[in-house]
Amino acid sequence: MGKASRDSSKAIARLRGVGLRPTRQRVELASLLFKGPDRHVTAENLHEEVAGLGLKISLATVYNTLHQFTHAGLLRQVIVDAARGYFDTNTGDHQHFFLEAEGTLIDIPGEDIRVAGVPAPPAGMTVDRVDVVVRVKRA
Amino acid sequence: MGKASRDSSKAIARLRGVGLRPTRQRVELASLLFKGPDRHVTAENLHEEVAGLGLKISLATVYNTLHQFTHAGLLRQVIVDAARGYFDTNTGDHQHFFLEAEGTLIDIPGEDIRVAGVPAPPAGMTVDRVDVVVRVKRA
DNA sequence: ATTCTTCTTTAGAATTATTCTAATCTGTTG
DNA sequence: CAACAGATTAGAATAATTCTAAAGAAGAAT
Repeated sequence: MGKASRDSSKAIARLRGVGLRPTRQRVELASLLFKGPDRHVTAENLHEEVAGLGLKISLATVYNTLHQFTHAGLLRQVIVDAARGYFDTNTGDHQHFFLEAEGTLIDIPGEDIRVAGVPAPPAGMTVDRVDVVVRVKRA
Repeated sequence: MGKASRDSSKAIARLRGVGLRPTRQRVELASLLFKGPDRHVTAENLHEEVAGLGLKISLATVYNTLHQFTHAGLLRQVIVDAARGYFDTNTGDHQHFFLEAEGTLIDIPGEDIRVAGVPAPPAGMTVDRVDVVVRVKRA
């Protein structure tokens, strides 16, 4: 049994486990994503990687699949840049609640919230700022 | 001396203080943003508000001005939604360093980092998740 | 005040990441 | 293996934002 087929049986099992049909595209993407150590990908760079390997998966499918995997709990989305710019007149030390449903922000005073245990940043880097977003939803 | 003119002298002083020419558009936006309690705005909704008051400021200028105010330290940008989707194969409890210059993510283990003092969410809401992004830049 | 120079504003085009659409194809089930 | 629900795809559409290049205002110098 070759490495690729071992990868794909694991991927197929994982997909079945979360109720997703193991199509060629999903199996190939899952194999790539989960065969090695943890990684961070964007749709664009995963699509390029796939193309580089000679696999044929459309960009739309890469987007669909990343979202399906995320809903299924296989991936998690990390939010670091702004699709919609929210600007705050309060420039002091504080953080935010974000009500996803309404797109509303509520301030959390800086005296209330504390972040501890931030490791040293990579060599040659300094901390610019620490952003905390507490995402809340209807109970 | 009327309220509007008091607002605009304050706005003019504030703009001069950060080295921005007090043009009509900047004065009007600063007056609106800083006259009352702290607020959160998007370019789009501020532009609508301005239009509703009968003031004429183009959307491009609202964008420019919000960024200038932000660079000048008068505003702060809050990042809550994703312009570029980063997906992480690590779905466990952890947070991230974000190297803005390169657009790179580095995991911070969940055992390392701790967030304390999060107030109770608004009534009827529950915390979905708490995201911490430690933004780092070249020292 | 008038002119000069530089900074600003603006409308509209361009860009970027993403989602939608509608046609085609593929897994799974009976 | 036929049929159907679900998946994939190319390309169009969308949304927020930025860019462009031309016209307009601020402040300085005369």
